[in-house]
Amino acid sequence: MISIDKDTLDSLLEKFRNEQQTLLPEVKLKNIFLTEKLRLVAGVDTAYWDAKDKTYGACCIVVIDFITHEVVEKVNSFGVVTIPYIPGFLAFRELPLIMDAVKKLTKQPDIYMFDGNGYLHHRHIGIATHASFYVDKPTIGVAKSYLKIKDVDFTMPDNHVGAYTDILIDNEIYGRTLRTTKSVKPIFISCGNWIDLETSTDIVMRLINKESRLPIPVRMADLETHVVRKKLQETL
DNA sequence: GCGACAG
DNA sequence: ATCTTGTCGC
Repeated sequence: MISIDKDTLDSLLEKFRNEQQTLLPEVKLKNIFLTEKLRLVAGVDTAYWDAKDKTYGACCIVVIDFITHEVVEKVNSFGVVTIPYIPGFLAFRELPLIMDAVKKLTKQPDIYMFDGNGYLHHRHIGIATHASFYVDKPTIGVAKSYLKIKDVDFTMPDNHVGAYTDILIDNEIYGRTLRTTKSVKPIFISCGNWIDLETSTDIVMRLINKESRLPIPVRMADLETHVVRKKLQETL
C-alpha cells in the first residue's frame, strides 16, 4: 500500500546510503561487556498490516532475564509506516517504531537482539548494527533467511544442535549460519555492534528452547506483535 | 525483460 | 512481512 514516486525514492536511497557509510567506521566487533554480567536481553520484532489504503506496523520488545528466562518487561508501539521494504535498507523502515517502543521501556536491557542482520550486510550496516547507535547498547542480528551478498552463498551446517558455518566474503567473516534445532533450518547470526561473533553465538544458543529455532526474546517479540496487531485491527 | 529479495 | 490447511517426517 506504500507508493512513492521514483524521484522521491531515489533521493531517499541516496540519503540512506550516506547514513550507512557514515555509521560504518563506528562499528566495533569487540565486547564492551562481560557475558557473566548479562542480565537483561531484549528481543525486537515488527508486524505489518494494511488498512485504509495505508500500511501500519506494530513493534514489540520483550525483555528476558538471561539466567531465568523470565519475562521482565514487554512494550510496544504502532503507527503508519511510510518507508517501503527495500532489501538492504530494512532499518529505515523499522527504526521509527522501534525507537518509539524503546522509549517506553522502564528497564534498560544490557543487549538487544533484532529480527534481521547486523554485520552480515553488503555495507555491514544491517538493522542490528544500525539500531545499536540508537539504543546505545550492544546488539545481535538474528535472521531467519539469507540475504545474498556479492553472489556468495552460505554452506549448510551439519545437522546437530550448535553446528555452524561462517559466511566468508572477500576473506572476511560477515556472519554465520547456526543450527539451533536439529533437523530444522539454521538461522543467520551476525554481530550488531560492540560484541564479537563468538559471544553472539553463545548468547543466542543459551536462549534457545524446544519451542522454536529462534532465541526466546526474538520469538516472544514475534508472537507478541501478532497479538498486538490483532487487537489493533479490531480496535483501530 | 528476468530474477532476486533480511522483514 | 502477509495471504493460509492439511500434511509429511523426526
